[in-house]
Amino acid sequence: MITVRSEKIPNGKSERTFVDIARRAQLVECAIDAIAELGLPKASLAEVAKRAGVTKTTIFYHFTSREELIHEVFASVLRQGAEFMAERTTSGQSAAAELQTYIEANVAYIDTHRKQVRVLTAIAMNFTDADGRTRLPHDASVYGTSLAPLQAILERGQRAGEFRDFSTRTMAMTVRAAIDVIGPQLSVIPDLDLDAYARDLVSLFRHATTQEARP
Amino acid sequence: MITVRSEKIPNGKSERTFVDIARRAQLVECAIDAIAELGLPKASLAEVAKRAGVTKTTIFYHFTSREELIHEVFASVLRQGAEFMAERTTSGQSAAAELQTYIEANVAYIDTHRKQVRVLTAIAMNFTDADGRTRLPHDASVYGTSLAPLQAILERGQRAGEFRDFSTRTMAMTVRAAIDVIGPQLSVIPDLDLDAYARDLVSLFRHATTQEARP
Amino acid sequence: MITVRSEKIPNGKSERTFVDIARRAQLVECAIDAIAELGLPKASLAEVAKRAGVTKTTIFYHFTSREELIHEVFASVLRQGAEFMAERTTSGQSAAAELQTYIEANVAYIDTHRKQVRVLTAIAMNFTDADGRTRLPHDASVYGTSLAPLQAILERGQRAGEFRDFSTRTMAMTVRAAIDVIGPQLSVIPDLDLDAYARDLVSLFRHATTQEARP
Amino acid sequence: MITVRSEKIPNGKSERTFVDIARRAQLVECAIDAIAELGLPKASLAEVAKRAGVTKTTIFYHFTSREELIHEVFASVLRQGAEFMAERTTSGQSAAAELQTYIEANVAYIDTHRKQVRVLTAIAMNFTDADGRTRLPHDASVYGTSLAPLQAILERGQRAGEFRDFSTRTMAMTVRAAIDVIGPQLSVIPDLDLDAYARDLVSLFRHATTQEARP
DNA sequence: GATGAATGAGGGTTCATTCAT
DNA sequence: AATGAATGAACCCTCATTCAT
Repeated sequence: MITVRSEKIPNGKSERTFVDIARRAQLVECAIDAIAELGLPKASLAEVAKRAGVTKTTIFYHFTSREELIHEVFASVLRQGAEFMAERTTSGQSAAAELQTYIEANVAYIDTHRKQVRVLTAIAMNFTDADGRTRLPHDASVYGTSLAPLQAILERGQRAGEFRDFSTRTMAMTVRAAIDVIGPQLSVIPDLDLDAYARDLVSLFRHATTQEARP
Repeated sequence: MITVRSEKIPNGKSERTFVDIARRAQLVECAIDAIAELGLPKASLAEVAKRAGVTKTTIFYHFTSREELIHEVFASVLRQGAEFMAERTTSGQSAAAELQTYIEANVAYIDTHRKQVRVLTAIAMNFTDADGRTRLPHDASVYGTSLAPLQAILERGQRAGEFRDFSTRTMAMTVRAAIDVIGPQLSVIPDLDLDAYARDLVSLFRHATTQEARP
Repeated sequence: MITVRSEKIPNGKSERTFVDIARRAQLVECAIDAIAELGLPKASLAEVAKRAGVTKTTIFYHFTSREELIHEVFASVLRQGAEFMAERTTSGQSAAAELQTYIEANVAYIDTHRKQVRVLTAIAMNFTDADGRTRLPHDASVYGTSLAPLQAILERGQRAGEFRDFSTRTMAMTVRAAIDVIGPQLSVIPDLDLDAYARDLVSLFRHATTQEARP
Repeated sequence: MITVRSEKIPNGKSERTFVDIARRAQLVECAIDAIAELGLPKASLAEVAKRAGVTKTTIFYHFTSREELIHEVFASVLRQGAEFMAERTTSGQSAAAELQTYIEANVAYIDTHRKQVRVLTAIAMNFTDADGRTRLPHDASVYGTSLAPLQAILERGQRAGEFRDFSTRTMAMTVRAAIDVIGPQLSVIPDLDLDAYARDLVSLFRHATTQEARP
């Protein structure tokens, strides 16, 4: 639906130039700032252009439309997020340990990427139509991490006998919700201690997932 | 900043007439529909007016600005939500039972007031500025029920020895998050069984709050 | 396809006001001037608005889009043209006399309505797509007078024995072409004597239509 | 006003290279297609460039402006048209025969060069200003054949006694008009039989030009 | 109590054009 | 001989808002 570039490409090799790539990146970065600060609707092309020290038209040289720019913003943030996560995801642990890692890594991400989180939710919200269906090409679940990997951890824990019996979907949703709520809550409680919060969550979900009766 | 227009009420009478009140209510209702269906940014005054079968200017007779209308929408939905909650909140129970009631009532509200939930989040999102601080007069926490009452339940449970030791704030945030996430998740999983979800949550938080070791 | 008015009309009676009608007429008139002078593509809304001493937005209050304005321009000119013709069309004459009247009336119209003729052709041209098919709601043939009435005259003349045998369609096309060519030719020959031209045409087509051999 | 860029030709050589000439021709050809399909206003440089598999800027290497390109398009089509005509113009005939040839050749041209005809009229229309005066360097009369040669035939016929007495200018205009109208009419009547039309015209103008009374 | 008419600011987008490479 | 990158002007159109009635 969104074709990447309508002009140029006279010869077959439509590789992007260094400068082009740099500009695109810069524009995406400025768009991220604008969206984070003003919200998606007020992040006009004029605003983005101003921040980039560039004319509105220049944006159209690098992106076919505002929508393409925003899609790129979304994809870009998602990409960065995935990298961040990949780095701190360890394997070969117990499910419980893995769940702990998951929670800690995610909270850490939010702590250090508040701008990105704002952007993600802003875009996800505004690209949803009447019946709630998303018009975004990517999984709208924040940080690109849908519930699937989390649910996988939980299921493995259940199979291994580490975890008690519960709905893995509900548990996964709750874990993610407890993480994602940080963004909005930071507005209300600016001095929220995220390290403590992470510790609390780990403990909370250890109790929630494990067998209660122990000899 | 937002004056509730006392000066504009005509011919000296300081009270609003019946018609006036009715029209305001109708306009608010139409605005709710528009926002729920189209999102806040696309819910223009033209759109609201059309739905109300009224001219754009008429809105300005009843509200001083678009912003006031939206504030009223927000307050109105909050008011309704509070009523709903008040009706199904019982007292004189154990903390555990009260927590269960809280969860069930809240999920039920979301289940039966999806439109309102959409409106609330839509407004909350778009009325947040750069540093996340809300520009809304009311507590943005959905349904007007901030964390306070929930936290009160949890503390009572701890004092009564029903609940184990944990951060009541973190627990309260997680409970609310697990509830509030339903709205967004309904977009992704439209056939989500909310009764089951409520049951799962009750169980989940019973495990999370109570002592694990039992004789 | 083009709905007339999207806003207002809260109550059923969507009658236009006096002022509204007047403004619409004025705007149409200014549009006619602009198109005649600058051609359709350069007759921007800004240009029309300037001529009307009004803001661009005002045009949108009276017309839903530029396209609607132009359609109205087209229709308006056509209407005026039809009136003009109706006034000088006599009946109960011989076919030959009627043909003469037709030619004279048409040439007179062009002579006195050069602006309108320019507008008509300008719009007709630019609202034609690749395969030549018109996207206009009305018959694009100038002055709304398609070939039909002309052809009717010619057929009557043939049936009455006044005219010789010929293709009425070709003859009709030629008559109209000889008339319509005046517009373009006026550019090349500004001092073209239209009275003389009309007389010449009448003579030309008398020879072309009537039997050549006479006793 | 429009200099044919002698100064911009690089490295001193005053002649255009082969490649240069070829590209110009190609660009003109693509412009012709674009104008024929989309009309002059929508035949943007971007569009032409795309069709030529070239960048917009390349066009500016070969032409100083869009206007120059279009002038060249116009001239080119005219040139081709003149060649076509030159080939089928015979001499040493009676004026009547020559008129017949003229009509037949012109109709044949239109029949086989509809694209070109579209382009010619499209350009002629849009390059005309307020008072109708053309801003084109060449005679706007289609196919470069102004009325002059046609009028010459008619005058010769009158001098030779073949033709009756009539205004040669009016007659010439009518002949051309009847020919030129084919283009527009083809839009309305796509299955117009041009051979028949040519035959009809020949007959029509034989009657119109010759003495009516014969022994 | 409500409307009709108008507006200024700003939205995204396309255009022909330029300049350095 | 051609392109990549950028631009200013203009495009149509929508917005919330005002003022007289």
